[in-house]
Amino acid sequence: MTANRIEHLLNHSNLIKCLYYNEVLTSADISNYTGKSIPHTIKVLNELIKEGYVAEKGFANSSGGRKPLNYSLIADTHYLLSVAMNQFSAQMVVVDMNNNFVSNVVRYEFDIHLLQAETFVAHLKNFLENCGIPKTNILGIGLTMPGFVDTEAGVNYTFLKVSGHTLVEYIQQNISIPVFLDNDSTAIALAEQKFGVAAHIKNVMVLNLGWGIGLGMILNDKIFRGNNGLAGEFSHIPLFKNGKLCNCGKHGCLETEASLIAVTATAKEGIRQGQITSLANYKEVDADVIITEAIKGDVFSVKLISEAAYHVGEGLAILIHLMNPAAIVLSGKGSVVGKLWLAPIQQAINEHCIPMLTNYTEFIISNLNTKAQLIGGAALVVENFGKKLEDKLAAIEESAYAN
Amino acid sequence: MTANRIEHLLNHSNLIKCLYYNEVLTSADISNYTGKSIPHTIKVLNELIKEGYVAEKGFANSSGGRKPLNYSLIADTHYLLSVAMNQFSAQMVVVDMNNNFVSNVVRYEFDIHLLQAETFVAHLKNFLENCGIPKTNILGIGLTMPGFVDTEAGVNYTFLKVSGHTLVEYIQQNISIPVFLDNDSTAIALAEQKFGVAAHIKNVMVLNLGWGIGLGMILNDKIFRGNNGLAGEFSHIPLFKNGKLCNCGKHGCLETEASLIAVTATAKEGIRQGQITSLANYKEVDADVIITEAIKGDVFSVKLISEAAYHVGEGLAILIHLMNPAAIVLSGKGSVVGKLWLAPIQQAINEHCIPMLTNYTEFIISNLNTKAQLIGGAALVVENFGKKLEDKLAAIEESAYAN
DNA sequence: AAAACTTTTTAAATTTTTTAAAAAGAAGTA
DNA sequence: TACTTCTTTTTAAAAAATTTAAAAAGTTTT
Repeated sequence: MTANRIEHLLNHSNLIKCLYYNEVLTSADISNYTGKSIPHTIKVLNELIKEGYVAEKGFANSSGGRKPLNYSLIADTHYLLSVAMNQFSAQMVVVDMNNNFVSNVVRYEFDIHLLQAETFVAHLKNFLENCGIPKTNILGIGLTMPGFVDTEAGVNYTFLKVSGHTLVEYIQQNISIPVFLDNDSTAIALAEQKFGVAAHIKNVMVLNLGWGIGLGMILNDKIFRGNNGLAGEFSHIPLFKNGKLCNCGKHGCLETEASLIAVTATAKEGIRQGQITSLANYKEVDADVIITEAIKGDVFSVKLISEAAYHVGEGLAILIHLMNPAAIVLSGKGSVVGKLWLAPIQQAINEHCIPMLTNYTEFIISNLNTKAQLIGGAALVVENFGKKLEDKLAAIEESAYAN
Repeated sequence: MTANRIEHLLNHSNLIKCLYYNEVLTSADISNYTGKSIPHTIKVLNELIKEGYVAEKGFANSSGGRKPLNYSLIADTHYLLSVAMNQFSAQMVVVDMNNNFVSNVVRYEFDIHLLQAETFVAHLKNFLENCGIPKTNILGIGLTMPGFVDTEAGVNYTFLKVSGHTLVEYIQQNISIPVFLDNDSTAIALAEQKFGVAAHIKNVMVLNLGWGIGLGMILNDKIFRGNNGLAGEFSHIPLFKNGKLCNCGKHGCLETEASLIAVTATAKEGIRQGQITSLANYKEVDADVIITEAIKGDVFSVKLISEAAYHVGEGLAILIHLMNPAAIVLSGKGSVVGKLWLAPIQQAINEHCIPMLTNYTEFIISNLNTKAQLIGGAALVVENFGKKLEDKLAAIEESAYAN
């Protein structure tokens, strides 16, 4: 039944996608985006208007001629649930078909290493009961989290492992809503591509500056996941001969010198050794504190961030040599102090990159701030409009019958 | 005129391509490859048979049912010219529509740093006059060479620069055959994908073990070129703090430790210092000599290759983290001693890679040997069958009219 | 108010795919 | 060996989808 009602939505998923990503478009825009002819596009639009999914939205400007009709998705026909997890918490929010947040953003805290799937599902159920949106109107859940994620298989090899089932299966069975799983950095890259500064750039590297240093790659306008969904492990490229043991088990990973975790450790060591710094005034020093003090101008804090950024730059130099991207986007939680990173990164690039290559690569600081991952999680569901979502809906319905 | 005669060939370029790459296929195979229905495929095939491009080639086996007809391209309707350049020479050969070499492979020697476009064109003309194939039957030239190549622009930023024109324009104007330019390593990757061990693998890294260490990347079944055609600069990723100046102007590039040039330098230094090695018996030590002696078992030579290979492995560890490829192919001139490279590379990978990732990546040694680049050059022309070749043919015809 | 330019709509033509039936071969069975 | 059954390919006809081209309708500029 559900599957039937939204048949049209999923059959014309490409059209729906571009409307979701662009809010309002003319028939010509849509035709351009989907690669179908304008007559055909208009025919489908009119069907979708009749079904109640699309509405005309006045006229767009014309460069001298009949003004074209604008079209947009009707916001409240369906909803998406985005769950953005990091090492210490998960944020949840309901998003409508115009990419607006229509519930409170609720945060659940935990240590991801200890988090059980059962507990997580309880959080999820709790959120669904209190978010104010009827569950049957939620088309899918976009779950994005750190770790080695195989999107196809629906498994996170690092966290939230469930025995006997894939993580996605487990949640779907308990919540009865289709679930799509992806890596946090991939989600951020998707958000930047669809709604952020990476829009319309064909080859972009999106850095997720957070506890680690995540990477989402957009190659030829598509998220690149590698052969098993494990591509983009930027954090653990072996770059240093420093002997520092990384939590991945190897030595000398980029992360051992450049992540906020490494920065925090160095800060604590510095304070212990009597460094003159405003950080000494804090009882507990963490990444947030260092960022705060760096913004205020604390010399030691700035130096710490700069050193980390320089090391990130060393890694980026390699990335530029290999990928020749048009742009590198600084996103994720750490990007709120994007400018602090920029100079040392540029410095490292200048020292380690062939000029021919750097000339073509631009650095951009994200404007999505902390919302990037949540936006990306909703977009992840939209990306799967079409056959994949249809299959999941059918499977869930079938298992409901069986019970 | 020319353009008209081969209209059908270019209109159905996808079908032609898969026949070129596979020699014989059934209609079902082709339908599968092109994504068109079987009736449509058969219709087009019959047209092409009428035009004289395609022939039926007996029957294929069936697992219990009517045997399907085999189809293949008629070999001598047209030809492709492949020019494979390295630092010291260019090889040229004419290839027919079944990927057979139908002329002698002719080598012209030079120092690429000193080579002038004028000289090169003279070599090309000389070859064309003596190859035994009428020029009008040659559909295109695939020119593949080292350096920073922008395929779209038709320019090599490093070698064979022509003032006032792009390199491709210059050659086309003098030879009146469409020219397609690409990087040597990209050509090798293309050859491995279409005719070699990388066939049917979705994400592969193809290493060109030669004077430098080139890289061609196949991502999602497509050659990846980056934003300006400069992707895959594996040779110059900044990996070492060794202070060694690279010919690119930077310090510590992978090439400074891992290329055959670096190996040769180390060998000479070792001999000077009185190392016990059969290399000492040679008047002039070069890469070929070291490879030869390594095969024979000279301990010093093996050690030299092993050390270089280990460093290549360090670079590959980074590549695996970033790209999560299904396979890494060792190709290029150096791959004839592929097994010599394998153990030390594996060693480096084991030390520097997260096991989760290495589990999914297989190492394969090429079987195309020294022919890879030539095959790739011809394939480069075939890849451009369709609009691009059509446009070039039209432009050349037009300029012929103008004169 | 006419001319120039745009976009939308409609209708016709074309292409492509689907469906169904016929043909051809292989394997099992009596 | 002859016959049946099962597969798979090929052919032909019907249906669906898409593209193309031209007409219609509206805006802006002159």
